[in-house]
Amino acid sequence: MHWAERTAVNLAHRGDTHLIAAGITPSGEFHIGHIREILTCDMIVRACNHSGLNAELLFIVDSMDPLRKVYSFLSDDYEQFIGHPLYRIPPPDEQGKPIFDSDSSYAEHFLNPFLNALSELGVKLRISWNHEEYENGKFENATRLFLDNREEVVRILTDVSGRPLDEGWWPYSPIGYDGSFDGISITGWEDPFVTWIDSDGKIGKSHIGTDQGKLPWRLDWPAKWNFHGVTCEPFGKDHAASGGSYSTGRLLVEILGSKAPHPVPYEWIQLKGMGPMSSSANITVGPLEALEIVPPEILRYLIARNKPNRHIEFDTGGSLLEMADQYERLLATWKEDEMPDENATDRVKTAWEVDRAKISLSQTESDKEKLDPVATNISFRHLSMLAQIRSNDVDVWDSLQKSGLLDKQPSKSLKDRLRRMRNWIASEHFPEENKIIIQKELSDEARKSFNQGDLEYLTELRDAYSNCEWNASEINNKICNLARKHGIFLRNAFVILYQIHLGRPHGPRLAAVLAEIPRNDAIDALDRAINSLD
RNA sequence: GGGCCUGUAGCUUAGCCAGGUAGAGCGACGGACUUUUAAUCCGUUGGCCGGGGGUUCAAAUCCCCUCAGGCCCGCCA
Repeated sequence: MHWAERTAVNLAHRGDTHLIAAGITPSGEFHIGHIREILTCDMIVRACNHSGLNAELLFIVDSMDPLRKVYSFLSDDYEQFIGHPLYRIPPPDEQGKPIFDSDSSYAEHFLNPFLNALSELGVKLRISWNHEEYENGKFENATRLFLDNREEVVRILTDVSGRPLDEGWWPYSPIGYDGSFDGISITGWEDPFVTWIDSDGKIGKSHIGTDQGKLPWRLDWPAKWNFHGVTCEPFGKDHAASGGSYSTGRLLVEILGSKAPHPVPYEWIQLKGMGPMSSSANITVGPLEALEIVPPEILRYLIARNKPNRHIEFDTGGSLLEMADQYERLLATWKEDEMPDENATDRVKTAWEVDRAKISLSQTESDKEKLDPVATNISFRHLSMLAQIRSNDVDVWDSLQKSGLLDKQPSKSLKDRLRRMRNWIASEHFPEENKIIIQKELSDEARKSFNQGDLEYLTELRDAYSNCEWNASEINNKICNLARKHGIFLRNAFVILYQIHLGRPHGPRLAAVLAEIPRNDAIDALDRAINSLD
């Protein structure tokens, strides 16, 4: 059984209606790790609904959280906003300076591109802006209960996390006159107000049913579970450590009279060769960057094929091609109605079911019955070649039509694929070994690939290049016919020509590549080879 | 110190929470095709399931111990 289905089975024991929640603080650029959180939720939601449960994905934007520090991508101007809730801070411009007259907030600035990415990934969700829930008084009851049970809260936090709290600690963080959570000392609790004094000695009070303050993180989380009715929540392994926020949260939520959601701890995504993702450090591949390179269904496949508790090495280089190949092969060879026969072992049957789930969960449209043939006919690898040798999109479509892979106009998803492929090829991530480099000189390696005996062949081919129609099939005819005529194994002829033109012993269909470059460049390359024999 | 995860073929891994003959893909090797080129098709190879012990008629799977690797424990997914 697939991990998402397994989770759905576990949830079925709790009830028929489920709210799967994801909570993310929009403190900076969103990255591929956040994609994992949301897609993990999304796949559980789909598995639930598929098995007859009623599930929904709730994306909680922790917009009430304060800015912790001036991150590396922000200018020093943000010093003044440290400790302020993210929804009240202006967004940064390209230099990282605050745009004071902007219509949107810091939180929205980072969230919006992420939402677009999720939309492309086919994720359907409901958004809850946490600061609005504070404004609307959704936290009032929980806050009251925590304040009334202050000793119990303190006991749980210190016992479970093992960290002592300050003497003057209260389960509440008011916002001061300067708009910041920092530097405030609580002086009392007079329902519905928390009274406090700031560092200048000025006193104030916050109404707990408003956004005049918030619950500290470890209390904020169970409060959200409680009023939203969260039944399942995936979270990073940092929260899963014993003494972490889940282990305190599951006890604290009992004070509120509800039950902790079913936990789904997940491992982090690492960039190949680099450390883990982090919003504050510079080692992020944003979801935008990932989505500008990787087709959405491949990104979904990456998440679907890996159980949450396995860490993922995200590699935007050569293994991306391999993963795409694997996905496409799985799709291409998949026969929905060919279940393993009854005599098959359970393992074989299970493997079949897991594969089916992987394919289904990788689709951007959850209820699609038939898979998009585009995804199965035109391989990622093939497209990587075409995109390199055909600079115009129209020529790519033309080529696909000629080779019978495309019988009508390209679909939007195919156009998107090509766009992403071009981005990838142009990026630093595209693997060197898959680059097609037209040779401007004769390499030593190439020189060794042929000898005096090939002179006539090369010479005649050179003339053929000059005279034939400059298209792929004509060029291919000349290469093959002349090779036969001169008694050269076709295989060898191609090795020689690949060396001369591309500087390596093999590559994509040579004639197609040559047809894309100016005829004279091809002739020049042969001339260099011929001259080297004199 | 506390805790989590992982260890299955050369590589990536499925199967483990419901114990019942170890499944893939890639690679390698062999073959077919021979206007044929990071191609396609067919086949072969390859695993004391990290190690030890226990439970069981039966263990990759459950329990205990152990070794190795990765990670978390202010905030972070």
